[in-house]
Amino acid sequence: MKTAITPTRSENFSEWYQNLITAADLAENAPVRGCMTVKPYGWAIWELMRDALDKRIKACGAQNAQFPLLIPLNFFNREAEHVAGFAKEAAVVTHYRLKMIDGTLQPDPDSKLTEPYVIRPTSETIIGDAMSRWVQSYRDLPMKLNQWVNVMRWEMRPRLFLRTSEFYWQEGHNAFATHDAANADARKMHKVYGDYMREILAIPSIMGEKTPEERFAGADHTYTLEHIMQDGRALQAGTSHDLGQHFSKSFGIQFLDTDGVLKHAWTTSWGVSTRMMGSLFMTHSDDDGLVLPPAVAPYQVVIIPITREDTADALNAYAEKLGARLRDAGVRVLVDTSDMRSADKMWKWIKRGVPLRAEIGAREMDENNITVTRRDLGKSSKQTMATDAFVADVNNMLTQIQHDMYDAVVARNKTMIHDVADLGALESALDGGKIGFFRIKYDLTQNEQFESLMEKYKISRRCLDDADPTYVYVAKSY
RNA sequence: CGGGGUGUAGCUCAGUCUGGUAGAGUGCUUGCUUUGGGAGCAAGAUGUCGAAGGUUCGAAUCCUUUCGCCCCGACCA
Repeated sequence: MKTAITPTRSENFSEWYQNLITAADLAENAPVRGCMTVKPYGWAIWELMRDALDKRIKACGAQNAQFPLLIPLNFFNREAEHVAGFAKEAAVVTHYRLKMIDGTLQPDPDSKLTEPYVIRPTSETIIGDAMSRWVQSYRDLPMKLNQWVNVMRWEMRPRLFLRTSEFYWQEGHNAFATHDAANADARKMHKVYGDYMREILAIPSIMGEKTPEERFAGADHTYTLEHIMQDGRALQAGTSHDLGQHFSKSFGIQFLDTDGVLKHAWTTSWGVSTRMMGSLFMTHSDDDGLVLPPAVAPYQVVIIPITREDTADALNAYAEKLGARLRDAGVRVLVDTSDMRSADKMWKWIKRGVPLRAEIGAREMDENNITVTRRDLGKSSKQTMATDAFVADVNNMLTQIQHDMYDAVVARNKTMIHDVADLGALESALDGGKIGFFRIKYDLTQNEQFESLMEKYKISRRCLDDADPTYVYVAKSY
């Protein structure tokens, strides 16, 4: 059988992924090393993802704000673990002017900044600095801020959406009067992410706390959402941090409490990024291209008139009318009346993952029928139905697709999670080529034997099992 | 930053060893015939051969320098 994407997933998963991005017209490598240009179709998906999450974030009481792209270098120096975590991948701005010297345009030596700026890799520091001014009294707490911005980390090995030097995300930064309140907040946002990914992205998450070895630079607790890709590797899709008083002490976020005592606040930070798109694409797509859950599909239905020269005008007009009816039903619709061959249109929208494809030919127009195919199920789901019935049922069909896609991933993940009793069992599983997540007693991983297994099989601790934190999930990761 | 590979048409690549002035497939444009899971025929357009310097009557090809990209490792949203 011919597939739209070559190689297929089983032939070469990472090449398949790269070709998928190209075929679905999502993004391309930018002229800047490690950075991507997100193309309109890809960005439309991100906007839907972003808007759905933004609503949930606001429902948690956070307000959006905007902090600067550049952060004074010395801010990083104030939190020891934080600087250790990000120093190796910082992009630094050192000059503010260009000059033509010997025919070459270069930074003007006379414009050297006395203190360089760092392009934000994350904004705990500059938001901590702002909070130190904005938080004075217990009445100012909790303070909940969020921003949707781009950040930059000079990554060694970039991959489109999964790890790019510049990426887009939201970062929330909250401050509380007590450690309990802060920890509860970190856990709450963790759950918000989990619900969002399940309901909107149709992706189940392995949720749990990071082990101390894997924690965020400057956090007391890090809660993570790990996704299982089709090749069994793990993708860290989002994190939520209980930062304790690390940043409030470094930046002087203090408040006068009801008892008249000056205290340091307790802060959290939580973020998800365009990497979630990588997870979305890798989780649901197949050898014919992207498969999008209806909730984040820029077009939920594409209508393709199967035209011949003599029928084109009438069919296109009829299709537009049907498109308008579907839009009235609240569906995002594209009526593809472009001047392409019908077969090419079909493949185009198959590759772009549109959940429902509706084809209308001349005879169907006369009989008021339509042929509908579900992208997630493929050709076998093709059925001809009355147009009125389709309009009446389209929202149910989309809801059904959303649920079925989630269930399919849950079922697949079940085959990818393995319990192992000890390191011997882990090694023989890995040695036998078994892929996926391995669940093992955490204390069994506290030794050199496990360290050498990590090195040999390129695995790492992903997170503790929320249901029983004496267990840890181990997997190969992206 | 270490190991390996690679830069030639929009894309995928041949041509480089053995210097002789630019190729294929695909895509694109036009026309005719087709049209319900990737059509056929015909005509046409497209390149400072990654960059700089050198050798030569002559360089995509040989020499020197340099830059980018890809894959494998340390990293992570």
